[in-house]
Amino acid sequence: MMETTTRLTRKERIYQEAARLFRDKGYRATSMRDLADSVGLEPSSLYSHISSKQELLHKICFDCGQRFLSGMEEVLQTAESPTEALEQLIRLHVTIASEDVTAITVFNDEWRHLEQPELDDFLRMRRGYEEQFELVVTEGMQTGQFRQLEPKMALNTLLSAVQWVYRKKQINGDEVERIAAGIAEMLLNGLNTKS
Amino acid sequence: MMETTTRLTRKERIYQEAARLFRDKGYRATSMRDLADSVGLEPSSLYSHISSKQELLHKICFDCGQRFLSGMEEVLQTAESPTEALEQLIRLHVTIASEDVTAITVFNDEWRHLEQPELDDFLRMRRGYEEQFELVVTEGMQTGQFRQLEPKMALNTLLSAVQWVYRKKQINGDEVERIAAGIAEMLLNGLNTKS
DNA sequence: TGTTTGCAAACGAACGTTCATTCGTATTTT
DNA sequence: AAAATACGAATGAACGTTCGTTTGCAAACA
Repeated sequence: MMETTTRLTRKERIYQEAARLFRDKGYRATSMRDLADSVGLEPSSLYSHISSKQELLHKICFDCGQRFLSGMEEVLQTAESPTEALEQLIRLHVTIASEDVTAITVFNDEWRHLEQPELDDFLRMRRGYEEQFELVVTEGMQTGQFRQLEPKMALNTLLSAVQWVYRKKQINGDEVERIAAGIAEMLLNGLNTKS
Repeated sequence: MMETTTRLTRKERIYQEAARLFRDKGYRATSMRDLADSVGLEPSSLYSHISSKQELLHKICFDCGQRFLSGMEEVLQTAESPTEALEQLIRLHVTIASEDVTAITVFNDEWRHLEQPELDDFLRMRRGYEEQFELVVTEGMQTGQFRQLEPKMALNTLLSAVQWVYRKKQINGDEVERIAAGIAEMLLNGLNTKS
């Protein structure tokens, strides 16, 4: 009966609000007092549920990173060609964005405020993802499905091109396919009419 | 003879170091004490040259925005087709990045820490740029040079795709053409081999 | 009863900025 | 030429505020 709103533990509410604030104002510009206000608690009470501000950022970033990694794994197992893999990877990015724009934006923009040693863990995770992505690109070039451009340049352009979806306020489920297909069309076949 | 190093006024040094710090650590994470250390002054001494931390961010962001706007203007005057205009706009982004990676990164990532009313000025400036960019895209679609995709989607993908060059440490002048041409090739003709 | 949850109060540290003052060097006045 | 004036640059000390976090204790819940 109209139970649309969150049925979340307090702890989950805190993480959710933290992600929203980190996204909207940035990690450094978000104070624990801001967060307390957002969940309706006094600042000190937050520490009954969490251990530090840094922990909040850490969890948000690594949970999101894990989604990318396991999504990548699935794509590599199911895709039967580089073209197909690339389409699925683009769809993966859009899907994750549609499920949680907030977390993915924090993941993208605020990771640099992670402290050591977790920062190194994060960078290692990210590098791993990008290397797997690059393998898809280079394999496509070797098999002749992809034009032989500079792999690093192509990789960077691909990864970069997809990121605008994170800035959108919301993507509902129906839109995922349309947007993913549109981006894939542009990156695979280009803006030019066939020459 | 061998005068390669900076011949800058103190004020210019401050702006330069501020941009570097804002890029590396973020605006909020950069303290005036950090900045003072970087230029070899006491924190209070900074205020003999500048009026506030916010002013530093403001100048960096708006100077950079102005470069995009005047670059756009020149492109629109000289380009003779949407394809040519798009190629030149991509080259514009790479060129600006090659001239000052630091400022452009601050422009891209730190503008949201601008305070009102300058924040609104900034957003207006940005919207203006994007609208002109969109006109190039839609004109290309109307004249049949560009495939008829969703204009907003195409615009966002184009603007997004180009942004990875800002993350590069340095781009020297020779590379500009190669990188701009590579990105343009990918966005105009796609990754796929011709079908 | 014991454990979780919440709060008021307070902590030291860091923040951006202001202030009165000093130092060195030009410029002007004698 | 010497003395008086003006000024930009730099300083240390301190301002009030905000920061993330800790502590001790009460209330609620198991």
